[in-house]
Amino acid sequence: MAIARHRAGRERRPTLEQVAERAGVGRGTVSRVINGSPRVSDRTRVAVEAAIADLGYVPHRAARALAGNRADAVALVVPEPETRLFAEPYFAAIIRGVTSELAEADIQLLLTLSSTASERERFAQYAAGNRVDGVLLVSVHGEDPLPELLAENGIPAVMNGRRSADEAFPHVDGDNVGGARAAVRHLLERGARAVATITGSRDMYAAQCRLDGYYAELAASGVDEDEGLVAHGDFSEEGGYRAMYELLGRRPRLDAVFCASDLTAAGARRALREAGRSVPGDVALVGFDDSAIARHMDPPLTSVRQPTEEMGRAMTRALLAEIAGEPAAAPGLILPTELVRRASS
Amino acid sequence: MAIARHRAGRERRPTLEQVAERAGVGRGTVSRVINGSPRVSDRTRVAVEAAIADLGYVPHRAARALAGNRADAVALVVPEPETRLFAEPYFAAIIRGVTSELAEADIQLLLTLSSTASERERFAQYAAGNRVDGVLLVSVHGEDPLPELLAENGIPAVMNGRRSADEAFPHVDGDNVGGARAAVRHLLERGARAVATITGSRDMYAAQCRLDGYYAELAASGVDEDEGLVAHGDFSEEGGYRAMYELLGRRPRLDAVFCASDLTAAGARRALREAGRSVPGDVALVGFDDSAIARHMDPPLTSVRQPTEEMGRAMTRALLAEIAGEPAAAPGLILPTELVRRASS
DNA sequence: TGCCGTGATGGGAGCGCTCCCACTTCGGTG
DNA sequence: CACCGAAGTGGGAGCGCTCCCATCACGGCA
Repeated sequence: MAIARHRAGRERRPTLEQVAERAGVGRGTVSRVINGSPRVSDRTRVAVEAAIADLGYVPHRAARALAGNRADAVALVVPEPETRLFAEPYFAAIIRGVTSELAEADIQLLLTLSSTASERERFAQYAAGNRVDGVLLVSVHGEDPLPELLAENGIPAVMNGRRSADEAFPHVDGDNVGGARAAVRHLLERGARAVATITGSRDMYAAQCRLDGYYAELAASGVDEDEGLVAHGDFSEEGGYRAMYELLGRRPRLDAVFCASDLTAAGARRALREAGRSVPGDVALVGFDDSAIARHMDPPLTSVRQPTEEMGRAMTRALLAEIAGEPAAAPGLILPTELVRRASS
Repeated sequence: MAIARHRAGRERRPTLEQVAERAGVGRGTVSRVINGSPRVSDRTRVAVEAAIADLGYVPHRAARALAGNRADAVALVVPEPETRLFAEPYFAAIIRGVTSELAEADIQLLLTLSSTASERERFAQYAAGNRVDGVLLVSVHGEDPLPELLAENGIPAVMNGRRSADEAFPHVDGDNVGGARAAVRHLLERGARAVATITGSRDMYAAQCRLDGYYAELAASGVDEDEGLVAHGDFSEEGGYRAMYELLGRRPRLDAVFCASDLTAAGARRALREAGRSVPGDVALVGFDDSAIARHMDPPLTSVRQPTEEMGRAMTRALLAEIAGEPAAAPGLILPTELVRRASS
């Protein structure tokens, strides 16, 4: 199971017992000081803290975990096929939010990539084996059994995004509908007459929300729906490319496109260039996610940004609260999005 | 220090003792089976494995760590200012390599972002506190005290990249010189007469190597050096943009540019467009890193790719070997790079 | 003056594992 | 047929903490 290993000759760290001896107190008292118990006199506390500093004492995490029946660690689970996630500023920001919030609570972050369903099941086992106090899930797809597996095992967990409108699992999500509405409103305000959209994968709720937002804003602005202006993509560049041609064929006079992702927009942009349409002259383009691609497209792409770092923080706070046994106020939290205007629109 | 927490009413997992009882053997024997000791008879082994499966037993990590004086975990340290790293496929691939190699050894990966110097010092303390068996370092800058801090504390560590030609700290790096040479050779073979280069940050060894490779290939091809064809950037887009104008001013007739990073190339490309030079018609362009930007530039950028996933694996293997106390063969390992040809050259 | 509550403290009893020593078998040897 | 070593096994002794109960000192109160 584990590999055989010899210990490197690392010097032994001081133990709580040694701190106690040095401070002239008992083990219990030192433990109380370390854990911030109020049942310690100020004089004693000061003495103990001095001893800790003198010895350079650092609590032994494993011993703590074993005695306290906790792990002081949470896992971040990334579906393997989604390692492209790493290539997203979105994800980087989530991690930044998560780590900063965890650092305050002195809790470690475990990174886990799980590809197959069986691997995810194995992970649930792991999690149950007291290895982690809670789990953060990103990029969960509709059929993923992991959330329910974790719930069954009573393991606190929070996920990023939702699988449906009535997601019961604790989650933190960006306001996809609001972001899409802002994007479409922006295009209309710029004077667009025929705003098309290229959707994301239909089995993903975020894609549905972005499409809903598109329809909602058109309705609010009194623009008639035209199914010919809606083409289906899959969040990929290739999908965006194909969908753009489809749209161009059906509605040659379209003058704006709201894309469900930046990658989709990149594909659409390529198709537009091939078709001899300029951006934003002939067709205005807006993406979603505000990824690295958006800034480096030609012209730079207007895109919808989610408050990702804050989402990471919020997820973590929610998870820590759940771990602490605090009753969840609401199953989920939706944070507002922001339109980042660039030259493409 | 840590936050107060109440346990969620999670059911207790079976212990090694219970497995032993069920299999009708002693604790020691079960432990031997779990750890793959050869000193167990086949019959016993089978019985124990059956009991483990029946009970759904999973070893308790903290108990193991405490008793075995190890952590079964390694940390990946990312300098905070470098969270842009996450936005690189480079980094994603490193992580993939690291996790796959660690999974085999059943070792966990801790992700740590450390920004300030004091935080890094604190991390060294942490690491020393038996929290991790080893450390993986990415994106280490020249003045970073962490490697030496870890070495002093006897903590096994491996870093990605080098700080100088005679890096003594264990490391795994890509062949920057070779990659640069391949890029320049490619440009020359395409018929370029005046190959310019935009360098990376001068304080980074990788930038130096790429420049060295540029010179080396020119020399090998019998082309005279021309300092006017070398402009200094800093790996950023803005730097590439400025450097490109500088080059254009000095050597208007240049017909190819080797850029020290894709981002640099993106900046150069923007400058070229403004200056009315076509790519690759007037000027051929090559980048380095093969990041997402490269694929999405217009035209797509030829770039040098490093075997990043393999680098992650290699780092991990080296670290595990060091942890196991195996004497390191060489301080470092350099892996070959590959030129990915696209339309920009 | 005696009694009791309260705040502060010490330390025993584990947490679930690994390490290692002692013990039992058993087949081969002299 | 006694003897010996190797192979296989059981279980005691921790690892460094937390939890919690017992103890103690000290006032205030009757």
